[in-house]
Amino acid sequence: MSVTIREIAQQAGVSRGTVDRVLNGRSGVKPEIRERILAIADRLQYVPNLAAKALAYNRKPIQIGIVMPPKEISFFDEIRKGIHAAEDELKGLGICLEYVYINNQLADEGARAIQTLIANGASGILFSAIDDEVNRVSIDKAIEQGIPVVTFNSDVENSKRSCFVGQDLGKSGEIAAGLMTRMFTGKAKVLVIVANMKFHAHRMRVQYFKEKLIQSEIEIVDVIEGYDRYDDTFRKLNESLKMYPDLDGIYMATGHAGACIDAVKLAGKGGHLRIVCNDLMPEVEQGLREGLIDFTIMQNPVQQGYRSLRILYDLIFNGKQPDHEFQYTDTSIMIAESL
Amino acid sequence: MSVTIREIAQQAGVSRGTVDRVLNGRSGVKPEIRERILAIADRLQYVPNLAAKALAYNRKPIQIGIVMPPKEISFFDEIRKGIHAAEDELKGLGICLEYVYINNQLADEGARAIQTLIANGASGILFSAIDDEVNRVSIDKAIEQGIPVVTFNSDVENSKRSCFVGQDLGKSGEIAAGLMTRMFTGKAKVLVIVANMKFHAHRMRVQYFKEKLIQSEIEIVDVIEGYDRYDDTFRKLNESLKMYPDLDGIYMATGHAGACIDAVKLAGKGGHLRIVCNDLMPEVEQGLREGLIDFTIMQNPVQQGYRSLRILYDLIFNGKQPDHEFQYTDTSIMIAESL
DNA sequence: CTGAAAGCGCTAACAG
DNA sequence: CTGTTAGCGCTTTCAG
Repeated sequence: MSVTIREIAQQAGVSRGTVDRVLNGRSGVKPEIRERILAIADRLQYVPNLAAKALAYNRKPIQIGIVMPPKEISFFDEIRKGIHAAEDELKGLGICLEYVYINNQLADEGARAIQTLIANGASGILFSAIDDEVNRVSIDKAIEQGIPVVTFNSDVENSKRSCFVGQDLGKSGEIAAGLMTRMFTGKAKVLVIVANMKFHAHRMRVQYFKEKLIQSEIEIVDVIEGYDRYDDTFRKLNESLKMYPDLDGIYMATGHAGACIDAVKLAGKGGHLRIVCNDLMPEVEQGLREGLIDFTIMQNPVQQGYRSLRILYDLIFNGKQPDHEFQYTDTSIMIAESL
Repeated sequence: MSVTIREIAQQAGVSRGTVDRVLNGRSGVKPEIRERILAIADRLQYVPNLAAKALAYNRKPIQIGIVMPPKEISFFDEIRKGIHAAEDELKGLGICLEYVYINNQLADEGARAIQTLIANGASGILFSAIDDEVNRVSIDKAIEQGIPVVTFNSDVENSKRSCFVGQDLGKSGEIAAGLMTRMFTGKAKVLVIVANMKFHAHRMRVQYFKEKLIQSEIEIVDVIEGYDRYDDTFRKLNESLKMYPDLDGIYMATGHAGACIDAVKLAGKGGHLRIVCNDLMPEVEQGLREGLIDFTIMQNPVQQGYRSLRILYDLIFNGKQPDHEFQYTDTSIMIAESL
């Protein structure tokens, strides 16, 4: 049987209430007694009992706020799946979730959501929105009030959030490069497509992709921006395909592949060009099935959702700090046969 | 606030004890009352409170037995890591684990372990040992006594285990084939190495590998068995490399790659031959780093450990049957850049 | 500043 | 066959 609060109380010659106060950092205990209790807890290697704690919290469940893009953004469905999985495991363990859907491109919506959640009594927040000064300030304010924030999928850098759960963008770019080198034995020309080089994620991927290819015989002929708009992407890629008729491969640093696929098909290059992609949106899945896309690099969104909620729970409930500021989810590779 | 056992008792006009009996399938309740309670619970959508249940079980924690190969088999370290991760989350939730290490090639050790565990009062068992009649019988006997068994990593087929958690072997073979087709544009000759075609796992991988390559221009020149012994593998592969000087690639359906790597190096083929491998034993990691191995196909052992314990817990504690008899872990692909 | 006691929802042992 | 009751370990009033 493991050690309880009651044993500590006995050994310290105080009541359980006092021990509770000390162990949970509540004020109002004579420093001398506090020290004594801490020492005993330490010596006995006290570990609070999760079930008991959760049960007691059932009177006033801990509220966790979740700020993320609306349901229409299908990419987040997977993340939500992961959150639900964690929620399922934590059901009846003294928490309740409150979702706030925001337009994650509008900075102040995120900031406002945080404030609302705090006003509603949230004890912790999961946050995914644009990396903007307004959000940074809002997060830091939450932290100062003792409300931990975990960012997921897209980070708000240099904010005081407990940690970020998401993809290792550098690795993602390097893997793309690695895949290219496996497909081409000698010289080759590849094109890179991003949504916008202003996006931190895409910039990072491209940067590491390039760096990794310096020592190789693979030449990057161009980096084009499609702004994740079908028309722009289609038109620009068409031009590029004409401009570089001897192109060997394409790296799509963005997950939106619909227009690319169509352009490649139109040019009659389907199956000839080697294509590496990101994520698993429906178009990408289709592209893999048709043999148009060779590889896609995953950021494991389900894991992102699951881990972020678990981490926040452990933090609030067990006071367990995440072991690293950056919690990277697996960067795995898929091919058609993986589907 | 969610519905409790007490409300059900009130509505049914009985005591909480009776409700508990019914809800937990214990005998000794008049059928008529049982029906009534069940109906009410159903109507109210009763969900038992995990924390309360776990806390009550703290008096007499539920014992879960774990039968697996000894610590010397390093492959299982990863699986154990996953089990520990799950254990960590379930700490204080009313369970205690008991490990039994066995030689998983000796059938009766597994069977005996099951019996010992049951005698010691285990309420559920995680099992990983050779697929043998003795084990099948022993598992089925446990099930008949109401003690659920979950097999992991290597299945005992057609036993009454609740489910198997491990790799989708067919997919693993198909992915290997898919990778080959991505590396070779035209005709190519590849060699397959297994430990033993008597191993179900290796037979399956090879079978699906072959089937997937039928429509391709890739020819499988031979399948050699190395029995996971360094000497045998090294010698046989040496011969093959001489016999097929124009070989293009190798598929190692086994995870033991040390001898293969050495033979390839000796033949001066390092970097020329395209190699696809399984798992991430130290030799494989080294091979990837040196650029000798192109791809390795993972079965996510950590996930295997984690999921099997979680599933068993949910089964025992929440009565939640696994949604499928085969719980496949991700079959992901790694390259050097993934490390 | 500290102690006492009630209660979170469920289980199990003991009466009846 | 069914009701009663004493916990499981922790939090949180309410007194003092």
